[in-house]
Amino acid sequence: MRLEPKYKDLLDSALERSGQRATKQREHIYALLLQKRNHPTAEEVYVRAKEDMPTISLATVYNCLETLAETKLIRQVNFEREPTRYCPNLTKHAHFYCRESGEIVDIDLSDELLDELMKVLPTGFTAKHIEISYDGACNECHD
Amino acid sequence: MRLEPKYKDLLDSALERSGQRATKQREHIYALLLQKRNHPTAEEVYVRAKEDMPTISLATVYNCLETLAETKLIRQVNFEREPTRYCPNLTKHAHFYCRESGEIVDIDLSDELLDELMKVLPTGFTAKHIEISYDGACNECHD
DNA sequence: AATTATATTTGGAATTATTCTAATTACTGC
DNA sequence: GCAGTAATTAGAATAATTCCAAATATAATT
Repeated sequence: MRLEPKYKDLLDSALERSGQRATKQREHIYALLLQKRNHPTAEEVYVRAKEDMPTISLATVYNCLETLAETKLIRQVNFEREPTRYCPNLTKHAHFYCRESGEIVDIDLSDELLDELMKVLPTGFTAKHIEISYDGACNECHD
Repeated sequence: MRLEPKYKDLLDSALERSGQRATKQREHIYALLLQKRNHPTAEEVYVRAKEDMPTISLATVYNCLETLAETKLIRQVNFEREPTRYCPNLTKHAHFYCRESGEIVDIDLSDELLDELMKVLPTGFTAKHIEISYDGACNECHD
């Protein structure tokens, strides 16, 4: 698995900016998140990572995911008490969790809608972030 | 701590509906959630519950919270990987988490806004629930 | 290129919130 | 009051994640 130059640059400059090093492991994990964007858990990332890098440890997977999230190259996605999932989609979006198939789908959000959501905050409140998650049945899973 | 008749009825009928019994512990925990609506964790509920009911166990606290959530008398609130919190506010609302003070504040949401959020779903997708959480600084905590 | 300094990785132990289990206790209907 | 079921209890088990200390890799300096 090779990281496209575009993403390699993104990674390098994000790490540079935060004074961290571009290691094989970080690159590998970033590449596999980009390559199959199915919101995997750390455990799933670990399994996939080992295919090409058998000596990588679970702790490293957690470390790398943490670093990537810190540097804003990926997002953490949480559904209730389930294991955290990871998402390299940097556009503004919500997540739809299909209780039937377990699938997680990105839902694009317009700036206008996000603005409206910001406007309902009481005066004096400023949000750095809004998390929106839907849960229900996706188009494939109907009664 | 006494449960107001209005809420006592709500509790009794919700439990009845789901074929469960109205126990002292369930009533006590429901009452203290209503009395101080600060989105406590299970551990915090446990501490408070013991003040008036010293023999209650943590497992029972979890069981009761689970039952109350199942019967829709309270809501579970999750922020990232933090312990689940519990909220007896049944109106449609989001949660604002102040990173500064740790406070969680309910944000009322209009039906119109929720409608708009439903409308952005791709065709074929139906959501039973939308979770919205803000995080930032509340009115008390400013730079 | 060798040396030193710093960052990262690694495997395993530790932690934390939560759930499970099996025994006891409390209700409910007869 | 008794039988049957449901709920509570204490403690063990689990699962995801973080911590730790040693080993390795990378970068900076000579």
